[in-house]
Amino acid sequence: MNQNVTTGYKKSDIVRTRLLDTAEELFAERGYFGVSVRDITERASLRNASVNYHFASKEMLFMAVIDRRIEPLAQIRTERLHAVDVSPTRPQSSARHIVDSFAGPMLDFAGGDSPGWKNYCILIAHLAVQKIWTDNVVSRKYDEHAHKFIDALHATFPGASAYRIQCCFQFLLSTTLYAVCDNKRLDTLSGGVFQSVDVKRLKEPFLDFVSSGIVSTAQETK
Amino acid sequence: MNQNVTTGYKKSDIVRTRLLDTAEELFAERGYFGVSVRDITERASLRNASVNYHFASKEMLFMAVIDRRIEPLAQIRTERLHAVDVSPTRPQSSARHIVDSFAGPMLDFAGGDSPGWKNYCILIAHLAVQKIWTDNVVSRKYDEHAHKFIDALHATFPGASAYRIQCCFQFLLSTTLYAVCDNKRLDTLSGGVFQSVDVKRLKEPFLDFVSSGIVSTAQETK
DNA sequence: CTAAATGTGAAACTATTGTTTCATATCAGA
DNA sequence: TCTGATATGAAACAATAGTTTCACATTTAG
Repeated sequence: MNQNVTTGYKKSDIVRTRLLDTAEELFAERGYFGVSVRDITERASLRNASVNYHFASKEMLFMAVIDRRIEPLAQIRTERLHAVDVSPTRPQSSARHIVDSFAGPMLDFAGGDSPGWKNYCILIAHLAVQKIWTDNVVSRKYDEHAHKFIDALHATFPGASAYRIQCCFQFLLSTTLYAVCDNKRLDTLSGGVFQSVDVKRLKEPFLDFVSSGIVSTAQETK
Repeated sequence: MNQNVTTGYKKSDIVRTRLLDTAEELFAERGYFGVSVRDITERASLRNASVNYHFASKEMLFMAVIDRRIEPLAQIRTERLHAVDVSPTRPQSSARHIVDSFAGPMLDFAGGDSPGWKNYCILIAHLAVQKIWTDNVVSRKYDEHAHKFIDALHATFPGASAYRIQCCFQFLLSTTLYAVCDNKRLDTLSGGVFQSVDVKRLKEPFLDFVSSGIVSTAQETK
């Protein structure tokens, strides 16, 4: 039998996926430099040479991890964005929809039961504060996708300056990325009131905060 | 001459400071694991053994870098916080003052002309997304300091639940940390409209966003 | 079934990591 | 100026990093 009948996948693809999953998990935990190839292969119960065989290098494996979920995430976001009508007549509601389209999928994943997506969200948050990976193909893909949301913000607030809209997006991005990475700091800080694991509960306050923050930033209320 | 008359510092302290400054700079650029001891000593034009001599280990040097500016930053923030009166009668204004007390110093430093403080702010942003350094002495010091601001939020919004207040603080923290680290991503994204280097310009929109976000999150408007 | 392509296993390789050593040089306080 | 303490310089240390090699096993496609 040359192929697995039940799954339809080649055996080598199983190893590839296993490497991607484990790498995703570890990179999310400790970041790119905090993880060695041997850390990955040991947790995956594989030989360390498998990384170089299947992905040529550690860096290429990292890129593959990032790349794997770029399009799916972008598509989910875009679908949500297109499903709602953004217009200047109802700025509050439009802003909330835009925020939900952008952050919603990530929050859902982070609070969902797919460990892969959960790790991926945390990983993206890591990337945001590191300068190293900024000007590669991956980041360019994200930028292209981000423009759709910036355009939506412009459509909702036609009177706002380009700078203010850009600020709105930065704030949306920062709150989203931070919300998905549970670093347990605020858990102990709050004495149990706040639980970073419970992302579902965070969603309502999150939408309240960001959408009304955007409204007042775009309208430049003083 | 056993001491430098003009500065009053020992020569060894100059080396110590040089190591701290360079380490701060590099850790801000690439994170803890992305920097080697030799990277630091080479940029500082020192022998690599100097790190172990003056700070025992790379990790202790890192801790020393963090520790150096903890108290000064905390003091500046606390002073600003005590300088304003927070009360439930003027929630909008109180919230803005709290946000300014917390984020203001960091934004000022990030936009100021002290490269040391600038690097430090970025470094703190790195720490936030990494789990590794969460339960150490340093983080405990920060937590203690954070409570003052959470208390101030409680005083401003006595009707808000403890959870909502905690959310407000998370959002304040995330926007602040992200605002200080210029990763140039949004610069290219905006085609020059947004310039992450110009933190001074960001301050007004920042205060607009976070303070009104907090107000509506705490008041739980639906 | 058979032959070519592909993947695995175990080890080794080279470069780099953080750290240590110790003789020498410099400094601090009397 | 003298003496113990402290710092430097150059080299080496053991451990770990990413990667490569190659004989062997397995899978793929005709």
